[in-house]
Amino acid sequence: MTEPTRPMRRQDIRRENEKAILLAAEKVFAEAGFGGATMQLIADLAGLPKANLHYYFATKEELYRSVVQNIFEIWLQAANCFDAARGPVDGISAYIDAKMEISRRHPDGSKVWASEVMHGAPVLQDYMESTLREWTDGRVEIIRRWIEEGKMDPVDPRHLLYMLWATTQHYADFGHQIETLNGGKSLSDRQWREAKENIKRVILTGIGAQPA
Amino acid sequence: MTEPTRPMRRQDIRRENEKAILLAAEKVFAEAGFGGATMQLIADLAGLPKANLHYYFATKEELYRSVVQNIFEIWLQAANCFDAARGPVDGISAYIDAKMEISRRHPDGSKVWASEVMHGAPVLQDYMESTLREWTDGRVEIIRRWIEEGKMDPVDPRHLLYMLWATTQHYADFGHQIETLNGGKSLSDRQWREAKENIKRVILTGIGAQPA
DNA sequence: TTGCATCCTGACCGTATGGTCAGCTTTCAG
DNA sequence: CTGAAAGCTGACCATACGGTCAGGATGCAA
Repeated sequence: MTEPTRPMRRQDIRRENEKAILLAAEKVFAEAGFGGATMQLIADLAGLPKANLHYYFATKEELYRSVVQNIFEIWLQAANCFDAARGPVDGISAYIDAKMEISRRHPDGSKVWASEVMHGAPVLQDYMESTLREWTDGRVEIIRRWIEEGKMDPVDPRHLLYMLWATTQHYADFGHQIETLNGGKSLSDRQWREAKENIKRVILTGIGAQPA
Repeated sequence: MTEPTRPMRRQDIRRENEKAILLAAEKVFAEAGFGGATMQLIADLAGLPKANLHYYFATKEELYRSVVQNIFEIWLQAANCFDAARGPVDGISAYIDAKMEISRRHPDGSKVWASEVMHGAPVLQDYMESTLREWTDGRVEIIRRWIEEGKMDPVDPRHLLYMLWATTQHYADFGHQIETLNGGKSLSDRQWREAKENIKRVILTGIGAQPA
């Protein structure tokens, strides 16, 4: 019995319900897109009556915004790997690992994020123009320094970042395609490890940063 | 006056209207997703009354299916580059060029395709299990042969393909993000060329196929 | 225990959307 | 020239969806 007794404190109720709604919403938005998602479906998945959703989130847009913001946080968090590193091998390896872990553990989030961007970022445009831009500029600077210090070949930092994003997120966003091509089965632990290793090897070798 | 005289032949009318509808649909589906797209919007963009859409395409699903199939054709066509090539440098270079050209000229199509796959390929599942699988297996075999012949390092062919798809399609699917990070301007000719060169260089070097 | 704020929800509403259809116009084969 | 087939469309319909609300249930501070 993991189910605790009924009486919950107010705080807990709020927290748990919001969490359940956000989780359900993430999944439904990922599977159906914003337009295809319905509050009823999200409510059912969260195990709550629809009207209760509107108690916590006034509108569909507000709920969506919360979901997308959550994802953006996670996305940015993976960034820290970069800063701690002393060179491209450490930094990029760690970043690839982190992003692949997100693709594996948070595929729905990744899809919602992809969808949001594909549709022109109607909700997150301001974040992209501020936070994301700053983050990117910072990393570009780091990569530039690595190049100057001769730690890697002179590759355009921006295109390198795009490549890292694309390659890692692909395993979440196009997970269904990958599964289909994998005989309908999701990737095993081993296959995920191989994926990571392949990406790291090709990119690190490709930018001339591999020690060997 | 490029506008020809009114009287059109039946055949032309049909062809032109279908083309206009398909084009409008591709754009609207790309911008709003299947659920968010409305027949009215597509009709307006195509310059036709809504009822006329239903004359050519019975349902929204049927229209969507046509759009997605069109895209899939283009997607597969880029494949030919692979077969003609005698080695990874030629083959992969040409494939990257072709796919980048698609990303640039057909971003809406790419987005619809991405959306379709992200949502679990409800319409194209059968194609993925037949045509796409066969195509992929064929290319995997080619890459394997290149490896055996010592023309490139032993990289997992599947993960290499995913990397090619991801990297090239990213420029269409996440074009809005890239534009935003590019100061709100779309990439110039020069930037597209640099993108291609960067990708080719990193990947070809990464798999040990660069002549130099 | 009491009073109040928070939490919950079935029933309801207005609107937007996919789809239909009767009847019109236009093309064209014979 | 004529009739039938193809093309076209305004008006209409049923439904599904986002959102509202009145009023009941519940936790909790005092």
